[in-house]
Amino acid sequence: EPKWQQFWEEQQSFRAFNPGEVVPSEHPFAKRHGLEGKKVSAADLPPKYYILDMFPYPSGAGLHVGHPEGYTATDILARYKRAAGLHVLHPMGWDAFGLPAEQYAIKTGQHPRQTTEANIANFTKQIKSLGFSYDWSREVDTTDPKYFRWTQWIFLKLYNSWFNPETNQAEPIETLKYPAESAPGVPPGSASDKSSGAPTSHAPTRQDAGGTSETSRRAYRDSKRLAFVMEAPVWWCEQLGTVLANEEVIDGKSEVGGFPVVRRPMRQWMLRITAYAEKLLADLDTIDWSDSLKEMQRNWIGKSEGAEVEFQVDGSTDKIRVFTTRPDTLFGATYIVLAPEHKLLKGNLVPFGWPANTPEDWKKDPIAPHEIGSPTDIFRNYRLLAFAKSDLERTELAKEKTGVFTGAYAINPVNGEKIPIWIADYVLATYGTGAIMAVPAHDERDFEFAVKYELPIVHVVGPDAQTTYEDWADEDGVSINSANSEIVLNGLPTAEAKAKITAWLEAKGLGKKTINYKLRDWLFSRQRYWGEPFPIVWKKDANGTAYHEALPESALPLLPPALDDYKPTPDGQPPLARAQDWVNLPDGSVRETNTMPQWAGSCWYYLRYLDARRDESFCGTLAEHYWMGGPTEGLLLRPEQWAARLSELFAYANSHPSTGKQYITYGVVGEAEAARLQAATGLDVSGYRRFVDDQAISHILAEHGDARTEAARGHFAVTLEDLLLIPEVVMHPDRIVHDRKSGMGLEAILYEKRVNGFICCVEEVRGKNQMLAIKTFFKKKTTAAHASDGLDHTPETLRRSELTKAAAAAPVKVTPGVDLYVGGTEHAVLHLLYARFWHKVLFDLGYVSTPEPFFKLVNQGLILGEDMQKMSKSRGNVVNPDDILVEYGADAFRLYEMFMGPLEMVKPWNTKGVEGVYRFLGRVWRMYVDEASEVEFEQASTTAEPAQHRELLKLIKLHAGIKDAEPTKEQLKVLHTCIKKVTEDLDGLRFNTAISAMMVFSNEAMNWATKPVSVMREFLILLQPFAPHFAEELWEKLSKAQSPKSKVTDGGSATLDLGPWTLDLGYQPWPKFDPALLVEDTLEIPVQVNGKLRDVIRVAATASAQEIESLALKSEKAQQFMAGQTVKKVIVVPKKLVNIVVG
RNA sequence: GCCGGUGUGGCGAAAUGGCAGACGCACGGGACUUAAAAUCCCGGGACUGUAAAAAGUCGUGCGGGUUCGAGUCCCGCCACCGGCACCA
Repeated sequence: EPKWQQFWEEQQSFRAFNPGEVVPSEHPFAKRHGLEGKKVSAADLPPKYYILDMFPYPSGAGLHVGHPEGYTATDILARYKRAAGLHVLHPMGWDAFGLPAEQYAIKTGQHPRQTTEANIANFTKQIKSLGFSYDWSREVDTTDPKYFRWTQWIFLKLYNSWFNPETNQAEPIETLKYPAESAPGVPPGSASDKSSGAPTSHAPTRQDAGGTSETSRRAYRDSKRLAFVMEAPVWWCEQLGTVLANEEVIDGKSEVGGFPVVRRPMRQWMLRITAYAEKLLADLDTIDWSDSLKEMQRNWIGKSEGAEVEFQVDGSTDKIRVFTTRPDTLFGATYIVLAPEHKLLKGNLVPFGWPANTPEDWKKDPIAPHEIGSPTDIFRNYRLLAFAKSDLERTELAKEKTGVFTGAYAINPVNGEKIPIWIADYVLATYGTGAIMAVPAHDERDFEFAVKYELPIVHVVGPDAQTTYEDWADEDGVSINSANSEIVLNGLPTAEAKAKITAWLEAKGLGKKTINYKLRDWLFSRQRYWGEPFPIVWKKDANGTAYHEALPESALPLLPPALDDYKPTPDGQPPLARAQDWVNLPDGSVRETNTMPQWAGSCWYYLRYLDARRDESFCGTLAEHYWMGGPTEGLLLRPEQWAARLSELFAYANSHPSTGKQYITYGVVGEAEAARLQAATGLDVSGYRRFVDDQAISHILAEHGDARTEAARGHFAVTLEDLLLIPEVVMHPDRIVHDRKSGMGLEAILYEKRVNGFICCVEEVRGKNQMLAIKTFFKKKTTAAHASDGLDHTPETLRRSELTKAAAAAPVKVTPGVDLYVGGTEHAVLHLLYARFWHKVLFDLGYVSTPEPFFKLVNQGLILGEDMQKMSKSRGNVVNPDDILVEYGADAFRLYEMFMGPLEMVKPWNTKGVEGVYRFLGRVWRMYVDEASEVEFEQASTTAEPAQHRELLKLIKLHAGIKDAEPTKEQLKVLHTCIKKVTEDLDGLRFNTAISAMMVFSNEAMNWATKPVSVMREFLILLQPFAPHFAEELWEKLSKAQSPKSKVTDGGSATLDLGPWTLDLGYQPWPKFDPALLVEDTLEIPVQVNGKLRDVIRVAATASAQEIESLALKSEKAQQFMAGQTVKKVIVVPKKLVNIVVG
């Protein structure tokens, strides 16, 4: 194994090449694809295959058997795809920021970098000993300043962007429009703005109008950034000395270490992931992930649709807004519940006598926990107790709901009834509006509360209006008891009742349709040392108000300061605050001392791999387009060249042979929508033809297209001329959808530009490299996967048959994003959600060309201990990969990890099982090598130094049975059965059954007296992805012994092709199976009587159904069971089975 | 409680609606060996039956259903694993 590992490393066998690189002449990839010494463009390179492992945290404990499971799976596929002719990117790196190294530093004073480097060295050694075909030239380390420089750079992009709801995407902060009352001030980043960074020398006065304006503009701007500062209750972990994200808190304890956490208000950096909630949810439909994983993300995002309803507080001007998913039950709302933290409770809402009678100390009421005051004030005490509770106590442990009446009442807007306002800690301040309308008849929680406090329960939903409805939360019912003088819901099914009442509320100004998400903004700062420092400084304006400012990109990387002591400071400040020289800048500004969480580096590492050594940018555009599957010509479509592209498209359209008009359009739009379109875009649609549908509704009809199908898609017809009138169109598109098929399966590229809430689309339909059709239309929203129908709209000169031909010749479809990502399920909602979020921001800002990073994702199952328990030190059942390697070698280890069972399953480790695959390798070995020569080797190697073993391997000779002979039909059948099974199983990630197919082959081939070279050669190509060292060694022996130079072919029965032998095994073309070789002459056909197996007959493969039937009916065994009964029916399944039905 | 997944020999597991248990582990028997290890060959779902066979019956978590035929599809349950959990 070391021999081949060294060989691969020296040859750089598994290097992948970026567009623009020169492929060395001697490299096997160059030889395989004819690229010797060539400076390659993206078009020269074969299609890409990007296969990615979740990079590990290099812990001090070293590799465990779970790591190699995923790595082996990806490596097998990487080697398979390489052999299949794809250009494989298979990288590895280190997610090396993190708490353990820092904790160790606190204990010992050793710099975390030292610990990290030592651990990385150990991990590297371990991983390399497994023979994975990684391209190590692209190794990344998140703690390397050359890496985290770009992590900080991406943070600056987030900081300098806002989410524009109009365009539904992130945009540079410069496009932000300020509210009218904010007078135009000094633009940010201008010369005068910089001078404000030195307030001591040139302090503006309070009366300075520009300064005041800029202050408010800054406040507004800062409130819109994707990275922003918020003072909010956060999870504080005393033991870890840091705050934690929601995702890092499990059951009221820290995910790391299991320490208790408490809620505490602090000033923190947040990332506005909530702006992307809808996209993160909707785009799950465009990617190939397991249902369970998608479901976990959906649950985490937690979308729910409902309505906000406003309740007037009785005798007050205050209003309480509640969120409900069941507005149809509004007539059944009998009380209101506010969360203890609700903002109305901060001063003017007091029990027993609203709104007067406000105690002075209550006005100053802080949210923060403090000493519990006088026990006479039940209301106040309840709130204080709630604040003091951890969420664990407030949720899981609190089986029984508690609450107190405020003394105040609200008016139910549908029936004018006075309903009591309570506070209770079962209502969360952080969701919806922090207030609910309680409908105890139809909500289990409200019911429980109402029973306890004897609040009224009114039924408003039932199976029908007569039946008393006992079940609380059924949505299949119809409304009852729900009517006032203006609106009647009675008799309506829930869905209709919801729609009706919502419309009524909206019309009355009492409420509106609302969507809520459980997803919260991402708490992004940590009080740690071993993380990326924020490229942010704090300054003070003339009024002494602190504000933050980004460092320029040229200041990156911002390195953390050197420290002697890594503990947080005693006053709860991050450890960076100790470095006074670092923190305090000469101009009086102060550095941000928080660091980024570990997730930051892992949010984009898959992009850095694409161009890992680049210093000019986080990733080169060419590399990004090639490896992430953006359009090959995508570079042309960057802003400056989009206009040229458009004119090319228009020129094509202008020469349209059938219409002679300046457009090819299709689609239909209703009059109302047309008016909206016209208003939104300024298009004149009055000249469009009209179309009246069978419901007498008028539509505008374009030249082509089927009215119903286009309307269903929400397409709007528009001419190219019109398109040109819209200035945004001439700018570059903000979305290029490459992964599309036209109706004939042709490649289609869709350019989308969001314009005033509509999406303007230009679509090219391409066959091979030729444009076949161009379409333009508007859509209302981004539907990720809708089919385009090219046929009806293509020039008449292109006949269906030509399209079909072109489709067959169309280039291989390139997967958008990472082709396959394998890793543990523990990252289902953390890393995978964060990375998607960052990727989408980068996509919106034009830095990446796909909307999703990971196209296909597979979770490997956990490997349990032999005792079916999770492996842990305390159980003493941890299997150390190093031990297995010493005993059985990397190849057997790899094989066993894959042979255990399906990749995604949880499975127990069984060291005995390793022996099984080890024996399999032994049988294959003895199939290829001469036993006597191996004895010779063994004897020689017992006396030799281990370093000499490599040389001694040459003593081992090829097995005498391996001859350059013509394979028999039977041998070819065995081989091709194996090729078929292994190929299909690899495509389906069924590694276990692929291995069993190879075992079947070896069990057969072992007994062959003559083993034809051609057969044995192909088998090694199949084996190579699984057991690469072993296969290489045998391949070397086979090629040396059998190469034309050393071998005289006997009788010229088989000629060896010199070419393939000169290639490395890893680049040998993957064998293709020949179905003709698998055809049997005769078949065994089971004969069933009434579905039970009674006999097996042998028939010619060509036998007709009638022949098989008559043979089956003659079967003696079958006849025994048919005796005395009549044959009712005979079912003949060709080549499979006969079933005789009697009775 | 909600969502997702999984239930098949002693064990890990295979089976486009068509011979259930491929492949492997463990086990038993045999060959080779002075012996062991290694290797090679043979045998293993349960039950009834037989000297041994033959032969039969029952078998994919449980109960129904569809079908000529169900591990596979449908309905209703149960158990285990994972995730979420007072999200209105």
